[in-house]
Amino acid sequence: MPELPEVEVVRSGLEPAVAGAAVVAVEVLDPRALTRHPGTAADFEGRLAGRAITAAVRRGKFLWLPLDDGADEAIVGHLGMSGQLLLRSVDAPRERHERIRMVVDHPSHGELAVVFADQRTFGSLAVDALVPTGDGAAGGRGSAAPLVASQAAHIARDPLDPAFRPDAFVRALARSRSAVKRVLLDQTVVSGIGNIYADEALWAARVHPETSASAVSTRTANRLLAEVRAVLQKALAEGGTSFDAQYVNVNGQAGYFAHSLHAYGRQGQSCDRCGRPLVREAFANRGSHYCPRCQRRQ
DNA sequence: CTTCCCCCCTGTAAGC
DNA sequence: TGCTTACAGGGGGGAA
Repeated sequence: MPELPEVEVVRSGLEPAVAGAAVVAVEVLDPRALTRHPGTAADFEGRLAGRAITAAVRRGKFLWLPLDDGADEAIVGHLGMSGQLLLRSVDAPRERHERIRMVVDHPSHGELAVVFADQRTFGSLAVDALVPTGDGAAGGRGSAAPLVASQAAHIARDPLDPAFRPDAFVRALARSRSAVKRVLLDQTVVSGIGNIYADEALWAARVHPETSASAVSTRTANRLLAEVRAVLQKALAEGGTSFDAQYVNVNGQAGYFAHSLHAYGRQGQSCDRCGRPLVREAFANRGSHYCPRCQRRQ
């Protein structure tokens, strides 16, 4: 469920607490939270002890915390479906689905616990190498360094990244033989979009999710991209979308964007534009929510 | 190469 | 009432 706006809320909340802080203790409570870490839990703990964090960086739905000792390494994280990164006092009780706890010492804030909790365990943390970006631009939001966590290097930049290439997005649509919604969800074409914001952007742009990507005109593709940016920015300003207790910011608080949804989860309710009932259709092991009147299949 | 399906997992809710 | 089943979905691996 966390998509770009939710992960950015987490990144910006983490940044002031961890940038400049040193890792003083790491506790892995569930090794399933390290599925993307190449070593053991003990290896993860050992690699982090005593190291300083310099920033909190995000590209798409990936987050990483660069480590400051010239080794070009970072703690890389993905929240998956239900991952949370929470800031707690060091004596705070365990979270319900706590998987990893890192205690950091910040020069002005003192000691804080960074807790990774994850109900469905699709998320994970890892110690990862930082590699140069292909285009020389900053790796993501939160750092000017032209470095990206290797586990996030294969995904495209996200639509809020100043180095994002709209022309490449438009070309990828034209080349694809898939449905337009599939391309929106393809993180190697454009990152940060999940099922919620794909449906919202398609509704706003009046594009049917099953429209063949190659049938989308350049003009429509640019309108769709503009709607993607608009919905991501609005959701970010409202603190993200929360349907259940799974998405929260670093203080455990829910966002408000669920009140602003026009399509996602609104099957059976009337379209905010034309009044006709919205529908939900099976789509790639998920669901698509759209207005059959406003979003005609091309 | 591109595209597609299925699996990983847990809590909630619907169905019998 | 209580059990079983379906569903939600990000990403990756492997099959077609």
